[in-house]
Amino acid sequence: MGECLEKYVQILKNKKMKVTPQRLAILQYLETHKTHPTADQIYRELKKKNPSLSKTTVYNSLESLKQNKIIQSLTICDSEHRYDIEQDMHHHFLCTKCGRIYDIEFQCPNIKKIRSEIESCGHRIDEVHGYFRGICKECIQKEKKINNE
Amino acid sequence: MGECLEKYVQILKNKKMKVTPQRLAILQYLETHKTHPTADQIYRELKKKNPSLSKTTVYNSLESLKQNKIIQSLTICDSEHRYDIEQDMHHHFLCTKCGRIYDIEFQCPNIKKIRSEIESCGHRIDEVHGYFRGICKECIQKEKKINNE
DNA sequence: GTTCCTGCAAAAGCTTTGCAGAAGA
DNA sequence: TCTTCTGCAAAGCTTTTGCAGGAAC
Repeated sequence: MGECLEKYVQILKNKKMKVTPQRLAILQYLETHKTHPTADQIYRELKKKNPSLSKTTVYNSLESLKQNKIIQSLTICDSEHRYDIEQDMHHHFLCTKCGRIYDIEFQCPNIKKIRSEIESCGHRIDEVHGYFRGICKECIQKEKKINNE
Repeated sequence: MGECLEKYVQILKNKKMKVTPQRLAILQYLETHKTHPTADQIYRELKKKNPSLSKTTVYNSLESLKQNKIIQSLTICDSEHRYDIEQDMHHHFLCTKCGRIYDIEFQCPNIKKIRSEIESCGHRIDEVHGYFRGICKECIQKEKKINNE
């Protein structure tokens, strides 16, 4: 746990960001909850241990962590942002029934070709996102059970 | 123009949706403005010709058109939905400077493989989305001009 | 000591809801 | 006539802004 925090202290320092308990708590939360939580979920969870925590701080921190490419935000959902510790590029699957987001480890082998195709138009690519929407295994099974009853 | 409207009259009838002037106006707007407009942009533009138009109607119509797969919404941007006439699957490039969205005609040739990989987990895929973020050609050129002055 | 961050309150922005009246089939 | 849609007003949610005090360096 201590090591884990130390890791994020270093990351923040490297980016010349001030090391605050709130930022460390957010990073630690994202590290241990890879469920792509919303700002509100993070806020409510962390407020339990730090009742004076403000939602503004959560928004501010998420924004500056994102700007510094320590985390990324997903704009898959309709109405709210969801956050993810920045890691190897991967895609996402959103269940439109339960709202859960699954990581898809499979990468498109043609991504380089697509990138160069786009960049040959003169655009500069900073981020590549792929996502799928549908109904997840669990929700399909739940539906089946209800139909069989 | 008349033919164009007739086309959408048929599409709505096929989906057993009522044919209203508001819906036709929205479809015609999307047909002639393939700039992935927001609900607000559509509203303000159509309100010019139909001052009694309500924003609620725009939201309602976009939602039911989407439900019936006549249009699709993009959740690329942070805070607002952008709409697109449903057509051949294609990807998008969002310029994070000017906000413009470009269509990317290039398709991932491995999409079938990725689909079957995900579906083998038991999930059901309804939609496939790919998008890129970066700075578009025009914004890069504008930056260069400013730097040279 | 300076700079940047936190937290509160208020505001803003996009979208949804409830409902009465109007229009489509 | 029956159903569905429209439009208004109000509410709901997520996110942003302004600012004073406080923490990090």
